[in-house]
Amino acid sequence: MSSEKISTKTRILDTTWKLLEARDKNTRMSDIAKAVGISRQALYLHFPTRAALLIATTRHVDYVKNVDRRLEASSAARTGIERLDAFIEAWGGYIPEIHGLSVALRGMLESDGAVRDAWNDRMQAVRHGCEAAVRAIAKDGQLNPDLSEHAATDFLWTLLSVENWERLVHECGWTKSAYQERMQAFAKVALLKKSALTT
Amino acid sequence: MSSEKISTKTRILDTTWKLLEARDKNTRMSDIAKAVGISRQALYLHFPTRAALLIATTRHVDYVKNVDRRLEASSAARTGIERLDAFIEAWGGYIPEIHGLSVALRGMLESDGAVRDAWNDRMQAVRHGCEAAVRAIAKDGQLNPDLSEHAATDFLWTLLSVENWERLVHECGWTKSAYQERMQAFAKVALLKKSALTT
DNA sequence: ACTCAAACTTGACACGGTGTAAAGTTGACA
DNA sequence: TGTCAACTTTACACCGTGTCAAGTTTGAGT
Repeated sequence: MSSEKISTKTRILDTTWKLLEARDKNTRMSDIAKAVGISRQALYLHFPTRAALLIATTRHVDYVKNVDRRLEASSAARTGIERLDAFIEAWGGYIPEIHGLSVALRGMLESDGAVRDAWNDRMQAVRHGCEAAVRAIAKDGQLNPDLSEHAATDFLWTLLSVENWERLVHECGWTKSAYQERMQAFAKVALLKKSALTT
Repeated sequence: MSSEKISTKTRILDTTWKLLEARDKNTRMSDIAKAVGISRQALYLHFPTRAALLIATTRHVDYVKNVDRRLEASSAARTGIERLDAFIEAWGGYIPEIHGLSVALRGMLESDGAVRDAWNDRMQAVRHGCEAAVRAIAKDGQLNPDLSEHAATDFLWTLLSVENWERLVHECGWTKSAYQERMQAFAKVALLKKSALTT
C-alpha cells in the first residue's frame, strides 16, 4: 500500500488543521506553507485557493476522525431517548476537534460561496443526526405534542450548534461534561412530552 | 433645538445601518461613501477606521431604537415568569433590527479587538437582562434546582443569541412569532422547576 | 466685505494578503 | 540521456483599508 512517507498533500492538511486548532495567529497561506516546510507557491500547486484548502481540511478531518460513523453510532440505541443521549454525547465530543476549523470557515462564510457550501454540507450532516433522533423519539410516541418533527429538529439542531458550544464552553467556562449533561437534560425537557420526563 | 439639516455624521450612521441591514453587498467603505453621497476620504474624516464606523453605528442604533429601555421594560413585570416572557419578547423584537449589523460585526471579531470589545459590550447588556430575569425567577423560588443562577443565565443567554435567532428564523424559516412563542416555552421548561410548569 | 477655519474633494500611494505567471532546480525512473 | 513531476524563486496584479497632501467650497464672525 501507500506506506511510504506521508504525501505532501496530507502533510499540508494535517498542518493546516493543527494551525487552525492552535489558533493564536491568523493562519495565512504563508503561515501554513512555512509550517509545512514548503514554499507558498507549492501550496497553490495543491490547492487553488485558501477556501479550497480549508474545505479539503474539513473533509480530511472528517475522514481522519470518522465523523459520520461517530454520529451514526447513536443509531444502535434501542429507544429514542437513548439515541438522543448518544447523539449529543458523540457530537459534543466531536466539536472540540473541529472548533478551530469551524471558526476559520465561519470567518469566510459571507465572502466565499464555496466555503458556505462546504460548511452547510457539514451542518446538514449534523442536522440529519438530529432528525434521526427526533424521528426515533416520535416513533416511541414521546415527542412533545406542541412540536412537529420538523420544528423539533430545527430546535435540536440549533441547540447543538458549534456556536452555542463555543459560547458555553469557552465564554461561560462550562466543562465539557457539564455541557454534555446539561444539553442532554435541556434537549429532553424541550423535545419530550411531559409524561416521558418522569423517567 | 437642532432642527436644521441632519449632520453628515448622522447621515453616515443611518446609511451604514441601512446598507448593512439590506445586505446583498459587502458594504465596503467606498460603498458607504457612495450611498451617503460623499467621498471615501470624507468618511475617514469622521471615522478613522471601518471598525470605528461599525462600532459607532451600533451605538447609534442603540440610541435610536432605545435598546436599553426596551430591555429594561421587562423590569415592570410582577413575577419572574412574566419578566422572562417580557424579556424574550423585547429582545426577539429587537434582533431583526440589528441583524445585518451583527453579521458585519461578527465578521470582524477575530481580526479586530475594538470590534470584539464593542460586540462583547452589547452582548453583556443582553446577558444582564437574562441575569435579571433569572434572578427574578429565583426570588420567586421557581428556578430549576438543578441549575445555579449562573448556569441558568449562561443557558438563557446562549439560547437567545443572535446566531440562534438567525438560524431559526432565516435558515429554518420560523416566523418571528413562532420564534418568540417557542423560545418562551423552551426557556420556561429549561429554567423553571417542574412544579412551576403546570401553570 | 474680508478672513479664517471647517468640511469636503481629488488624486496618489503604501501595505497586507491572495492569487497568477514564468523560468529554474532537483531527483526518480525508463 | 531525456523527461516528467514536484518543487523553488522571483516578480507582479488585484483588492480593500488606511494615509497624505494640496486644492475647493461654504458660511460664521468681526
